[in-house]
Amino acid sequence: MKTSFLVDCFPNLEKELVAEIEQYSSIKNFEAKEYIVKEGEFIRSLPIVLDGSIKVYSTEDTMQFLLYYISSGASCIYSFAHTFNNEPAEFSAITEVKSTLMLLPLERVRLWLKKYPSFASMVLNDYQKHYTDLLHTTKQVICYNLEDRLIDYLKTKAEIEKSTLLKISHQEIADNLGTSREVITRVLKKLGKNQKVEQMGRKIKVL
Amino acid sequence: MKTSFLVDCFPNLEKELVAEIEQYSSIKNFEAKEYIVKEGEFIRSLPIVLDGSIKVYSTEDTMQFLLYYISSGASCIYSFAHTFNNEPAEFSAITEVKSTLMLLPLERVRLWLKKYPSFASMVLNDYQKHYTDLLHTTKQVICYNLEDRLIDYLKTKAEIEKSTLLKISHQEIADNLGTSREVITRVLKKLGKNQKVEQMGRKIKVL
DNA sequence: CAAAAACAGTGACATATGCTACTTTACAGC
DNA sequence: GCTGTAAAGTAGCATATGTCACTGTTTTTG
Repeated sequence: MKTSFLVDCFPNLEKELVAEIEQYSSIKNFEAKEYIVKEGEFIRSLPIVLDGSIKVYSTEDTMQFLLYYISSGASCIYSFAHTFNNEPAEFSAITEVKSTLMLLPLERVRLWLKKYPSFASMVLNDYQKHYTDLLHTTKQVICYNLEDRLIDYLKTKAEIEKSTLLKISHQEIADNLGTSREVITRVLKKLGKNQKVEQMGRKIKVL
Repeated sequence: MKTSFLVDCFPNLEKELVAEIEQYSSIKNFEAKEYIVKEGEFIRSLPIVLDGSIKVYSTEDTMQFLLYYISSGASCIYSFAHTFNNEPAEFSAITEVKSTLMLLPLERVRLWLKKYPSFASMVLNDYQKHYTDLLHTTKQVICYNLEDRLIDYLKTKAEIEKSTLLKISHQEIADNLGTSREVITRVLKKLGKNQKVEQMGRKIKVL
């Protein structure tokens, strides 16, 4: 099962590498909203999402904000950073829904990076993807107002969840965008007027 | 000369790799404010800064904003992204001052990434550094007001230039922080009152 | 040196967002 | 169906930032 998934997702990995991953990694199931890493803890493994999705965020002062989502087939690049230094995590990772993860022990990851070029290049690809994501976020924050960012956020979220009907509280959106609940309520009403979204009970429909 | 620099900056590189870099790379001198890459152009080489410093920025609509500075010993990670895809650059890189760069041809970089684990790990280190920088920028933008960001910007700049007396126009600061000139003038005056900076003619002294 | 260009300063006003303090609504569990 | 709790809505005000229109100052250059 591990093998077939690995081969599917990363067709370029060497055979021996797949065998090693098979041998040293473990599979773990997580409930929705379960923490995988909490800021300040030490990281011992690199998670790769087999099924489900994970939200990775960081905090500054009392504010939290979204770094990126990891969905099926992707890894948590930020854990890679901790492959090199042995410092406590400066981010938290929490499952969005029930998820299945493959956990690769960090000390093995360190070895594989040296031994297998294909592994290093997979990591580089992930780094690039996450860098681009973060760059997108940064551009959004600098160049656009909340209304645009909110729409962008909702559309992205709808894509990830493969549904335009989102069950999410104003508070959680506010946290992810680094603003306050009232503001989200206000902007959502404005988006409603402009036919961009529709609020149905406690859910949000992206139009 | 190339060799000694490489060995100094990256003591972990294999001997054969250093020899190959020696063989295939070229050294080029740039004037201040000279473009190395312009957004939309194709990239053919990976620059490593031997001397001087480079500003890398991106634009969105009409707005430009700072991604990071590359100073002596560092590489332009964004060029790595283009090692994998052959798309035109989505960023611009310009020298801040007179600089000397070592240019590694991208097709060689691709080979070295596979062949030399030490090269891949150097790249990963750079990626991590730049990711952290961008994360810092993002946090700044989300969590702090312009006054704080401006001070942070000026201090960083002073560090890079190894001088607390900065020769930079309000307009350029505004561009880098994604705001407008008048606002920078206003905030700088406030910072002056609070003894954080001092404006001397057309230069800014960071206190 | 004089004129032009670039840069800086300023007041006035518009607006987006943040925040407080409250009311109202929806929904889960009994 | 009730009811308590969490979520959502709302009014009103404070503030930071964006923008306009203009003046003043420094630097460049012909």
